[in-house]
Amino acid sequence: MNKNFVIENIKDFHLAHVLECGQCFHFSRVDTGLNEGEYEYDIVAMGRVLHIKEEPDTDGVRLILYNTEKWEYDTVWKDYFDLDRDYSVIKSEIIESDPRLEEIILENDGIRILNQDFFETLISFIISQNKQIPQIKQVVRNLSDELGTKFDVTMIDRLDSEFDAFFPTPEQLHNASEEEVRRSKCGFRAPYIKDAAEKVYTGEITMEILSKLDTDEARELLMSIHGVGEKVANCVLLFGLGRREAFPVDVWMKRICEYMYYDGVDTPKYIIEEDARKRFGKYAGYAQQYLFMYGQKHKIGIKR
DNA sequence: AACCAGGTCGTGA
DNA sequence: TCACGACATGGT
Repeated sequence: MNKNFVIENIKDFHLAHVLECGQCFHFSRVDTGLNEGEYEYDIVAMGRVLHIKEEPDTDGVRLILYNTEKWEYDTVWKDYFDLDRDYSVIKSEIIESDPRLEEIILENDGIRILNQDFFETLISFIISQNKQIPQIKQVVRNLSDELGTKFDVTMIDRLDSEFDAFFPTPEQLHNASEEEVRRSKCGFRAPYIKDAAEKVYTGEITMEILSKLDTDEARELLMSIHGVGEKVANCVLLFGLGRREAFPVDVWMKRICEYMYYDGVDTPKYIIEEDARKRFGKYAGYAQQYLFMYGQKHKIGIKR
């Protein structure tokens, strides 16, 4: 009765890099009973629960989407994982802009920029400020457990999944008090989350409105939310609105770019962003993600 | 025990 | 404009 959907020989895809490069937070790794070269995760996204496994294939990788029908893959997961896009073109364009990225891309190959839900992306990156990735994941999970809709048992493929609720909708966050939001351990971000939820719930800021604006106008509108600055707005543009030219500059990107492009000299974030967008053009967002993962892995420019 | 974390806000020069 | 401390919470 449980039907799995299998895709074979996918190129430029590695599940661990896709999920663990800091673009999404509502997932967990399954690490029991795996053979060499296999990766398995539970993902809560797009109002669904996905149990997924990657295995080596003859040419690329094979993905097994457990308990998934073809229509569900066609209408949801294919776009979510950005599988219609040819990353060989993207990679060679980035390498042409800066040959030093070749080694970095090779080391972090298989990254895809996910096409995530706009509202979840917005709230998740508001949470992300001044927090480490494991803590962001914890708050996202707390918010979902406390305020989101519980899964129907028929939606869950594995009984021992650590999740049991979807990310809250704008309406659910609108209905929650600031105190209730605060129980998720989001701390001083609670009023920020409330303001974002309110603006989306009332229709002042929606994906439909944002998608009609150019990237700079959309960023301005996003920044009218209390608690959304340049960086969070750029993450929402890149991960939640498909604006691949966005180049979020956080402490990591600042360190990496200063190291690579400014001879280690302290440089304002807006200069770094401006130069990167000139250098990488419409591929800036992808370049940013390879660089971010590289910087995290090697702790580029970190003291201590 | 201080100090830091995929930042942003409010304040004072 | 620009520097700087405050802001919850949890981990070294």
